[in-house]
Formats: sequence, C-alpha cells, structure tokens
Amino acid sequence: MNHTPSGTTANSRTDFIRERVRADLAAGRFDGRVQTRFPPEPNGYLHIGHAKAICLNFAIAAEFDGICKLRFDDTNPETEEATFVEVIQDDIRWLGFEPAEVVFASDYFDQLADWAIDLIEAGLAYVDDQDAEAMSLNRGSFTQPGTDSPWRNRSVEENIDLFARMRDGEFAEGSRALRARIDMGHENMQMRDPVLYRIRHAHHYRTGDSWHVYPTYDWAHGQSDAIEGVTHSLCSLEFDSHRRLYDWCLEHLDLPGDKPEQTEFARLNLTHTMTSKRVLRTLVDGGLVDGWDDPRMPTLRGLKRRGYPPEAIRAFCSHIGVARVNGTHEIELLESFVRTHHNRHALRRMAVLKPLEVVIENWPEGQVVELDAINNPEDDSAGTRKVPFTGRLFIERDDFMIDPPKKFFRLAPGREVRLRAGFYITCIDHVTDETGEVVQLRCTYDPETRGGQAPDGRKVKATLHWVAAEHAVDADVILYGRLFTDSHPGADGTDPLDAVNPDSRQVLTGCKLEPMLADTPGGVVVQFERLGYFAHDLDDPGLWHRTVGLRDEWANIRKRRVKG
RNA sequence: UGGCCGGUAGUUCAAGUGGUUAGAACGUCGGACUUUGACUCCGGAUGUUGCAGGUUCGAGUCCUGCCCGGCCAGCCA
Repeated sequence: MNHTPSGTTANSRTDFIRERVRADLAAGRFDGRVQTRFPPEPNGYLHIGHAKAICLNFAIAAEFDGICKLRFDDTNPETEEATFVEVIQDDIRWLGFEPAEVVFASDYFDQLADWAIDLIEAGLAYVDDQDAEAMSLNRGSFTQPGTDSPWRNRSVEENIDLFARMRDGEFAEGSRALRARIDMGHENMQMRDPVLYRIRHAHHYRTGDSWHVYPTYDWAHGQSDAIEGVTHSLCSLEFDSHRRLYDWCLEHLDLPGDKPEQTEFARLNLTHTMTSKRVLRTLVDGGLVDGWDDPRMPTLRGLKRRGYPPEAIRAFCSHIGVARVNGTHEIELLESFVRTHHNRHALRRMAVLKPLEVVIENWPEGQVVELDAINNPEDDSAGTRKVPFTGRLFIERDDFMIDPPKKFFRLAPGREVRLRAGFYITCIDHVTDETGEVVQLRCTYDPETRGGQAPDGRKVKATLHWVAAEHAVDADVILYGRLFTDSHPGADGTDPLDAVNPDSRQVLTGCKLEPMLADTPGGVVVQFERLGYFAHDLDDPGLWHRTVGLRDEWANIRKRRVKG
C-alpha cells in the first residue's frame, strides 16, 4: 500500500490547478508570486469538506513558496458570530496549518464602499428602488432576457446621494439596493445587474452598528482577494458562473498589480456522510447527535473526538486530489488512512469489550506475574510494558464458541490458544447459566509457555487478548456505525434525515481495560489489540470511543457465510 | 426550455503537444508471513474510456451530432 501521493513536490504532482499555477509562473504573471486563501464565513463549524479546501490552499501555497491567509468572509451580519472565528482558527491549527495572517473582509468595508462610488461615477452602478420580489421578476429566466429596472438610468448625482443615504441608515431594509449596471439580457444570470449592496440594520459582530449597508459575496470576494494580493482564488464548482462577475468587478476598478484568478474545483463528498450545514444543524438541534463535536459528526471537532489524526485527514485530502467533477469518495478510503497512521503510531493495549470470565485451574493460588508486552510492533522505540497475569482473567466473548464452525480458530472446548504476551491455555470446561449462555470458562495453562512460545515448538492457531480480572479498569466504550445508512443520503430526492441510522452508536458498559490505560490522557488514541483504534475521551476518563476497527477477516468470512 | 462545466474499473483519480497489451489507490478475491484473522509481502479479477459517426497509418486525447449528470433565475456564501 502506498499512501504517499505519487510525488509531493511542485514539479511532480499534477492536477489542473497546479498546472495552471505553473503556467502562470512560467508566463511571468503575479511577479512569480503565489498566494492563496481559505475564506470561511464564521457562521458554523468546519467539516471534512472544508478540510479539503484548507489542505488544497495551504498545500499549493507551500509547494510554490507562497503564502496562504485565513480570511473570514464576514459580509452577512445576520448569521455570523465571533465564537466561530475562534473555533475555526483552532480547527485549522489542529489540522496542522498556520495561516500567514488572519484577516477579515469586514476590514475592507471602507475600501469596498469607495470602490462602489467609483463604479457609480463611471455609470456602472445604480440604486434600484425595486424590492427583492420585483427584482426577481424582472431578472427574466434562462430563456427570457430580463427587463431593465425603471431606476436604471438615474443620474450619477442621484445615485451618489441615494447610496450615501443608504449608508446613513435612512431607508428601510430591502427598500433599495445598489446594483451593478451590466446587462439585463446577459445569458449568464449572474451578470443581469447583480446586487452589490443590501440594506441591513443589523449588528455586525465586528463592525458593530456602524454600517447600514453590507456588500454581497460577489462584490466583496474578488476585491478582498485583490486587496490582499491573492493570486489564485480557489473555490468550489458552484461559483463557476460567478467567475465572469468576479472578473468584471476587478476589471472596472483601479487596482494595483495583477488581478487575482478564480479557479473552481469539486468540493468533497463522502459516502454515508452529509456536509450540508442545514442537515448537520438539524442533527444537533434535533438531539440526534450530542452536539457539533459528537464523534459521529463529520465536523473537524467530531473527527478529533473520534480520534481521527490530522495527519490522516491531510494524507487523505492530498490523495484524492482535485477535479472538476463532483463525485463522492468512499468513507472507507478515509478510514484506511486513519488506520495507516494509527498502525504506525498508536501504542498497543489490551481491552476486553464483552468480558467472559476465565479461571485457570492450575494457576498457583494468589500468584501475580508481570509479563512484558510489546508496545508497538511497528516501532521498536516504543519499548515494552508490564501487564499483570493472574488465575482469573477476562477474554472476549466472541473469542469462544462451544460448537465452533469451520474456520473459527479461537478458543473452544478442548482447544489450546495463546494469550497475548502470556501463556498457552486450554479450555477444559465451560459453565453455562439457566439460559444456556456461557458465563465462565475453566482452563489450564502451560507454565512452559510464558511469553507466548512453547519449548516443544507446538503451534496454536489463535492469539487472544485478555485482562487480569482483579487488575482490570472498568470503562465504557462506544462503538460507532455509519451516521447515515444510505451511502448517498438524499441523493434520490428523499430527505437525507430519513436515512439517519438509528443504531449509529452502541454503548458498551463494564468493559475491562488493562490497568495502564487508567493513566492515559484524554485525546490519546491507542490500539486495543485485535479490536481497533480507540480514543480516550477528552473529558471523561471512563469513556473511550472507537475511532475505527481493524480490518477484520473473520467478519468477512461470517458475512460471506450469511450471504450464502 | 437557454448558458456554463463535466462523463476513464465497484469508488476516486492518472494517462506531456494523438503513438505499443489504458495505470494507481481504496475495496474485493486468492496465497505467503505472523505472538493482533492486524501490519507487511506476492498474485488474480473487474473497463465496449457515455453513445454514434468522422479525420488519421494510429483517437481516452481532435471534429460533429446525440445521451446522461451537475450548476445558474437570494438583497446567502
């Protein structure tokens, strides 16, 4: 398996964006500079989809010796909050990126308004007294050209005066708007005199009450890019039709230096996942998850609590690359990167999730042996640890069957297996309760097999994980399944919320952990041997989250058997 | 219905200006190894490159037509 993208340097890695950057550089554009930006609106939490954009923008800048700034696109006072400014910065740093600078579109409000006046003076913008409904009606349709507003030919003086009074808060919200004067018959709807400023008597989290007009995205974005010296403005596919307007705005302003260049790419979609803010908010508000940082959420905070390492997210984003086609990546691919990272870094520990008691009949009464166990076979420097072994242990319920089918080579009556880092044991009897369920195993051990090897060279087919009963630490462990049962929730036109998996989490109580795990700090991810990677909860020391399971051949065998 | 952008294994991406049997990853199947049924290693399978024509010695790459998908008619971004 090769998770390293084929080439990570600017010269070898190729996609249409990097090719364009290289071409621009070769043509001497932008004085050889490369500058990108990540422009979130501070109105919600970042999710895995944003991670792709973040990685792309920062990676391009880094590969071409450029810089990438974080810009808050805070032009809509009604939806934005200061708290998100903090949260978003934290998440970006957690992902592993440090913006060259943190800037705000709202810092450019004065400049943007000045430019709007320039446009008015050039006869390229006007104040329209139509309301939103009338404007919409007059915009025409895909096949019908729009009709000019009755206010389209006001004098420059009147427009200047009206716009000034809009800024002063003289007019009601929605009663007027400043529009670009382009072409109401344009084949591109974005060019049919788009709104540049709308009246909002709203409190802005940064500029307070000093503004009564706010620029639209189209008026703010390109100019913000230009002000900052952005060279390559990367955005998602749906802005494709806005590119002509982006260029139009910049072409009609007196800008120093080269105009930034907008390039669109496909946003990230994942199977069994939704990245729509509306859907995620509904999940949170409806109590279907525990909040924005629920480990089932595709938010960066959710993934963090779940135990997804930022390195894996970055490797994933780099691997999937960029395209101009909207597609949906399999979540298994992301999980594979998570496993690859943890396999190399996570310490191995033993934990029994569904305990079954084992009594070693020939174990010396009261004896405790401290065994040496390897911390990480992938990393010798991780060393070893001591694990206590006694005559009463817990093993996994699933590791024993009274009547084992073919290909089940764990413990069964009369069978011998190895306990990891411990001894060979043989099951000589089992105790069942009145319902027939196995409640205890009686076994013997071979003292000669300490450490896990038999001097006579005999082999066992299985190695089981275990925990000494008296030394075990109790904990709750949460197993997570897909948040949505459907691989493409809502794709068939149904409500994605209908596809929410009612069994997306399974809380296991009374799990038995090896004693060392009690001292693990929150947030740390370890491998519970033979089970998967598990993240210690950030706040609750008695709680673990399954990040992702190990690949499980036995599960595949069972699945195949069920199927047929 | 108009415009724009797309269509390459199950999935996501590769295939310098047209040039041998269209590659890789994940998934899947088989094998080796193994004190994790993990990891690692080896190997197999899956493609009418959306369809139909055309240009050419030669087309996934160029041309034409058609089909399918996405986006666009917020004073959201």
